[in-house]
Amino acid sequence: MKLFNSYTNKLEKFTPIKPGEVSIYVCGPTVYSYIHIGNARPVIFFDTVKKYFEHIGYTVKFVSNLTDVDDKIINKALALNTTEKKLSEKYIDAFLSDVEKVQSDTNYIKPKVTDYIDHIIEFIQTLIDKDYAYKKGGDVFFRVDKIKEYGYLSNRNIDDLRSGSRIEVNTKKENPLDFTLWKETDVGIKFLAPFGEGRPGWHTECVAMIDDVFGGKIDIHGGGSGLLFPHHENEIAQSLAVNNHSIANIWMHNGMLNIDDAKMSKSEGTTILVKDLDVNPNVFRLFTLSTHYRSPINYTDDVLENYAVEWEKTQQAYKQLYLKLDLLEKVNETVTLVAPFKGIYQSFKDAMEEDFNTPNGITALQELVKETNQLLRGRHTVEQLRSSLTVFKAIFTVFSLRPQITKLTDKDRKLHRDWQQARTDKDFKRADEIRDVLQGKGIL
RNA sequence: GGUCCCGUAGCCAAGUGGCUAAGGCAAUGGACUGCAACUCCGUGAACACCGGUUCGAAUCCGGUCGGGACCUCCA
Repeated sequence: MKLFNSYTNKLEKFTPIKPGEVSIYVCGPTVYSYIHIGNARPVIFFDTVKKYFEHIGYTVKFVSNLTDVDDKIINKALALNTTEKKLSEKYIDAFLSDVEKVQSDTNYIKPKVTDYIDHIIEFIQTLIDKDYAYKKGGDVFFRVDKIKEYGYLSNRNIDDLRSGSRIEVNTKKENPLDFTLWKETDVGIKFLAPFGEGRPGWHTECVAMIDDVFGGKIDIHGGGSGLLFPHHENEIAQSLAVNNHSIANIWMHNGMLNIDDAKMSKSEGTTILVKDLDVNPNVFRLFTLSTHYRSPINYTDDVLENYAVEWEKTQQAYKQLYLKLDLLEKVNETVTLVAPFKGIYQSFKDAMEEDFNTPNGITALQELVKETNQLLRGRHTVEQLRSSLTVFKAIFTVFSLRPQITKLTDKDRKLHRDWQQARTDKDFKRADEIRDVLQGKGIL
């Protein structure tokens, strides 16, 4: 398998640290509000990564954090006269229900900042002890100058950053690029640390969590390309300081999602929340996977309509295939894949192993639909039908697509025979009546 | 101002130096069909523009035009 590594900007052969296992960490949401469909892109993409690795036999340890301590949470809790805990719990529930809505797994490891305060404090203390961090009043900052590699991930040099910076100069900092590890505070939730009462900055949590949950360097660190700088750059700086490694062998970043060719904007009212999304989840997933994960993707009604048609067609073929086998009571037979389905399955895997080229994976699915329809129209063997079904199931599992099918009872099988008989007898009135029943049950 | 990305048919989208540039949707012409729905076969249509490197460029380099992102704790 080849993966594009954002750290080296190269396509690299993937070799897991432990054979047969993959460790993945993806930056999760700050739970102060509902997520929008742009946030859903990394959710769906990395869920697909996980499912593909599992499909080809790996054990995947998948971790994604929940940031439940943050200025936005504190400010909103104050404004609504509630507690940070209540607020974040509400949006954690909302987040997980949105993740489920887009048919992604929620059974992964979800560390929260509030459960990691001790680790974070310990981590910051180590940075101070090693002189990579310094105190100014009750605040603690990271000393960026000490890291020679700073800027390597995001391809920037420190001089450019400094001259082009629009950051308002924080006079407490030795260097404008230094970032906050701990912030002294007198409002909202706060914690007691040896260096003062306050709350942690955002950039330390992921490093501390990865350290604790995985206990060392991991295979893949993922997130949106918006996190490349400064968040991931800062994570690496801290990890180099404390652990002398850059956290992950492979860094993967997904591109942004636009709506009608423009970035989603709260002020323009163009944001679409996942909870408000009125699109079949299968269609939304197909859409999301229809563009390579590193490219930007554009959400428009026309494009979604396109994938709605695509999904209907796919589901239709699968349904016909399933029905045919179910009528023969051969749904559960296992079979060795025959042509052309063996080749289609191979194309699918080849696409996925080439830096998760899901658009080409979808092309394999389209080919499967076409071959299956041809098969159903003409002469075919159970072996061929079974092969098709097996490949369908594999692709559906990896892409997490869930077609609606109705499994037949013996009664249904009889009803279907009666329908065919009535048609043979040209008793169209009766045939149509039975057809209505079968359609009502979702069988046809 | 600094850094970077992108521009393939009406739409979506692969391909990143070498056969006649995948695939899908839409369009159009056939076929199948008791009626529906579904489906199958065929057809046309594309590398933003200009220059360069090369035996050979959608692919590499330079420029022009157009779109976008980051430099603000926005995936």
